[in-house]
Amino acid sequence: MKRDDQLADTFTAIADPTRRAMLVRLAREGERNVTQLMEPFAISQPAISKHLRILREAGLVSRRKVGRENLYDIDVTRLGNIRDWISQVDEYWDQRLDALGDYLNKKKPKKK
Amino acid sequence: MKRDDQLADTFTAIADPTRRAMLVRLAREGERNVTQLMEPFAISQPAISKHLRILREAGLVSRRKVGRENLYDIDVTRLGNIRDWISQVDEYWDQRLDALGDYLNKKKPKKK
DNA sequence: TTGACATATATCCGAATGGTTATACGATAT
DNA sequence: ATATCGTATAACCATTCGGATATATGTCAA
Repeated sequence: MKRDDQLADTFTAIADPTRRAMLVRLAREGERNVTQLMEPFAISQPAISKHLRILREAGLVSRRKVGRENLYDIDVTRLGNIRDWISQVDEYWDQRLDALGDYLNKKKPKKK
Repeated sequence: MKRDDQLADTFTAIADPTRRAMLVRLAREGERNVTQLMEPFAISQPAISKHLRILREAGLVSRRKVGRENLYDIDVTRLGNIRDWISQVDEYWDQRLDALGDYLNKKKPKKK
């Protein structure tokens, strides 16, 4: 429960539909400012800024200030962490299947 | 924002550290009852039951009643949905990289 | 049949969450 | 210089969330 924190932040940030939609948009279209990111949604600008802050603190997006605009872009690094977690779970699960297989052909050569 | 619901439920369920830990445990050890699943945590039995309900409603675990016990097990199907979502985002991102590459060698053959 | 077990549900509570409006402030445009 | 734009932050509110305790119900053991 210690440095699971980062993973928890990533999962939490990504769990919200609005934030996921923003990530998808950034992935497809690249760098966008806050006003552009607002457009698809029927919520206030401060609400969008709040979502962006959460994404940024979770390391899922980067921010670049240019003049009076703040340009955000996706950072896929942390998505890799999630993928890794899932892979780990899948791996355990596969091992269970393998173990079951071994059990069924018990006393048979346990090759591959 | 319509049938994103299922994905949202999956992400939300998986975002909680306690629930993730339970999933990992089930993946490694297979079917376990509520009492067993409680052991590693310093929280009440009803709290555990609540977590299990959320995991079950998100389709991440199955429940099998045997006598007075409820046996839970992981169901990895929905993890695939998450993986797919991430892959999709990665794909968009890769396309951006490709487009950038094409731009840099502009007027060069755009082969592979 | 009676008490202990296994577990779900109901109710309540404080903290976190997502949203709103108001406001501040630097960057631009006029 | 001044108004407007782009955006963050503050303060507030309703809802949701994770947990606690109390309780109900079915199953098993004595």
